[in-house]
Amino acid sequence: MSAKELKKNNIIENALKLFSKKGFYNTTIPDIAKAMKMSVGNMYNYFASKEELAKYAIKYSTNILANQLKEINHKQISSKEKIFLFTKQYLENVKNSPEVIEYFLRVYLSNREVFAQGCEGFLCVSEFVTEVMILLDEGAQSGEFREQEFFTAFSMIMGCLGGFAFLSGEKVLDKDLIEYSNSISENIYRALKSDKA
Amino acid sequence: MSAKELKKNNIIENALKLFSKKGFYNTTIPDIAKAMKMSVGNMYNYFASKEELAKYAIKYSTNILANQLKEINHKQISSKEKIFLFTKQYLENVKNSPEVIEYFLRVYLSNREVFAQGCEGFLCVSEFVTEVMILLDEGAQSGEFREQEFFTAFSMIMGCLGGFAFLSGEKVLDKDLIEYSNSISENIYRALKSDKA
Amino acid sequence: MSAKELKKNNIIENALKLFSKKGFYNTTIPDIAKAMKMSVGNMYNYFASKEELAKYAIKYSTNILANQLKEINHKQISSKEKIFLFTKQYLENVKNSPEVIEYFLRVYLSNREVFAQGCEGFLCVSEFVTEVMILLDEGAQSGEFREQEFFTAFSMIMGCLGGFAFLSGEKVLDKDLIEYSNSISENIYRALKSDKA
Amino acid sequence: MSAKELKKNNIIENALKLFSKKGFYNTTIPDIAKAMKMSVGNMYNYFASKEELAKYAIKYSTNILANQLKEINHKQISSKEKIFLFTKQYLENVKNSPEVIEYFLRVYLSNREVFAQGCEGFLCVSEFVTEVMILLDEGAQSGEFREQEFFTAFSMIMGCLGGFAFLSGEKVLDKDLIEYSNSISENIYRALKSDKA
DNA sequence: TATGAATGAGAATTCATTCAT
DNA sequence: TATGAATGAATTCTCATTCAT
Repeated sequence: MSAKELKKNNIIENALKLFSKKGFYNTTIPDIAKAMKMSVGNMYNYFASKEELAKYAIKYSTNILANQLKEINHKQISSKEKIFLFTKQYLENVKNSPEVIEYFLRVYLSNREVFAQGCEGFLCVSEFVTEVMILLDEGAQSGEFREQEFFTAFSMIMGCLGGFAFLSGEKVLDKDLIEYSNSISENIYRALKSDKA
Repeated sequence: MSAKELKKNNIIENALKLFSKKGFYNTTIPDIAKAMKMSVGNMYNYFASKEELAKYAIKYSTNILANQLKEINHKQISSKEKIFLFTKQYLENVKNSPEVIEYFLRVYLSNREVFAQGCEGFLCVSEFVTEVMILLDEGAQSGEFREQEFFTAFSMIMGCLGGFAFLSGEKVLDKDLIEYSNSISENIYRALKSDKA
Repeated sequence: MSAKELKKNNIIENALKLFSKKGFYNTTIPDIAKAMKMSVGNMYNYFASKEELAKYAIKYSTNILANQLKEINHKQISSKEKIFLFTKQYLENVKNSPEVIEYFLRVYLSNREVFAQGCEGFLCVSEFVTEVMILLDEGAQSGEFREQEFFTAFSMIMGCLGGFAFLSGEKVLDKDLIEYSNSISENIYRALKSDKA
Repeated sequence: MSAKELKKNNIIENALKLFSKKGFYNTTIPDIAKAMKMSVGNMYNYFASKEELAKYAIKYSTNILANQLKEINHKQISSKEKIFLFTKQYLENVKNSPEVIEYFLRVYLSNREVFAQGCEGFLCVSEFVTEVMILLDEGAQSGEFREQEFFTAFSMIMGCLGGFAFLSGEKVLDKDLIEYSNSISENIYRALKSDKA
């Protein structure tokens, strides 16, 4: 990876943190530049606009999630175990790299106008969506999961996890995040599993 | 209700629509004034600031949801039926009054800074949260639902519904929203129900 | 004329002076606001953009020239006298209201990109062009002027006058502008007149 | 000519094209560097500033015109024929090397501030002005032209030609440029010629 | 109550120029 | 000579809020 590529990634990481903490519109380019100890003008040598940076950031953060899930999908374990593993992983992200999850929830989902051009459909998050699809398809094929439409299952899994991430951000939970892992997995698994499983 | 109160409500409804469609930061006071056919200055006779208006709007829209759920909670039906009814109702909202749901998802959840002072905890949405609590408590007491912590159940229900509302907004669903009602209810119910139920 | 209209005109006049003196790109909105003793933001309550202001300015200044020439055209005098009168008038403008002429020469003619949308063809200067056309047509019909294509005659008249206005701006002339009036008129008239005249 | 001199000329030619097409302020040093397939920094090894480059460009383009006119002046033909020849030559330039003419009209004449220091008076275009002077003086001495002040005659010739070049740039002419050559020459010649001629 | 002109701080973005390599 | 990352001041435009009427 070239020095320029490395710096681009570095900017993305800083932007990710700031965007997720303060929101897209409350994060200014000078904010990001300051975090980078870089001049404002130089930022534009790396990204043509704040929007472009936001689009790179969603791809970057989604890739992290996609890779984690892909690794889980590759394991020789039951779909139930995959659900439990992914849930745990997700909550650990919320705990340790909250910006990755929060960016998705608070920036990507809420600022459609920013991602309208260039991220149509699921274009910028497709790698992750694909892995969820694989998880669900394999579960259904093995008979572990009920047959159901993708979107209802998808919104169950991600809504459940995303909703909990929000609660965590609201600081209303009294226990450590990870302790909720089994309960949440259980909810998701029960919703998905076939009656014979 | 006084004439002033009526006008306030009218402003809130217009603001709700604009905020949910364009986001908090892309909706200007002149935008809202224009929708109201009212002068900018006069707006400030009703609300002290844009933020205050946003806070009134979250209370207003949450009340609609709370009242709907309260009515369902009062019915003499099983908890399962309540889940199915609420889900249907929610999806009908998404279809017919999208601003109520979208405001919650795209403005309230994503712009923490706006609601930081005055809506701490669940202050501005407490009526609705309370009704969900009642739904869950009664289900647990009757033995229909498993015992589980409130927050895991809450985030499952609302995440599931909210997630689907997002998908609907993304225009990726090919069927009419209402047709998904049973599948979604089924997922939620299965996640909640006790093994004996 | 409403107070707002009056103020708009006042802004146009100030902009005209600044644009013509310093050029379009070296005149900033704060410059114009300062000349108006008005805040920058308020400027935008009158004109949506710097470009829009520049377009209003060309119409405003062209109208002045058009009205002067129209008055001359209405007189019951020979075409030769009209040429002499118009030339004198034009040079008096250069001397007393240089911004009107300079704006045309230094802003309108040179910054095509600014006037590209909205002033296509001669849209923003058509009233003046029309009067020149009338002057030439009537001279040709009365037999005073040779028959010739409009554009060759037009560019001769306006090039001759505009060129001299430039020289005046360059401060290379040693006599008072008005003293050149007859020589210039003579040149223009000789170029136009028919051999029998 | 040294390799460095050659490259300088090459830069000037590219700058001439870009400046005349997009204007001085809309042409950036990176634009010119890109056209040269050269780095931005290296540009500054050849020209100390954008303004200096613009000054070299006016000298370069004026020299082209000056040399053309000088050659015509050296011919053993009547002044009338010289006028006709120069006009034709000028229009051919407009057609085939528009940048040379447009640079003069759209950059040099309109951005006084750029050429203020270093091109005072006619310093940067003096070679060309001198040749026009020679053309006029010889015509007057031979009795072909009327006696008249240099500046009135100069603005007639160059205004007439420049004005037509502008019209050509505006794309309002329906015939090929060269076809207007005789009419324009005729206008200029009639304006200048003595009554006995 | 109602109007809308006025304010001014702050946003994103641009670009001539420099300089370490 | 050549590169292109880095600087930072400057520019246009926006908008919540105020206030005289």
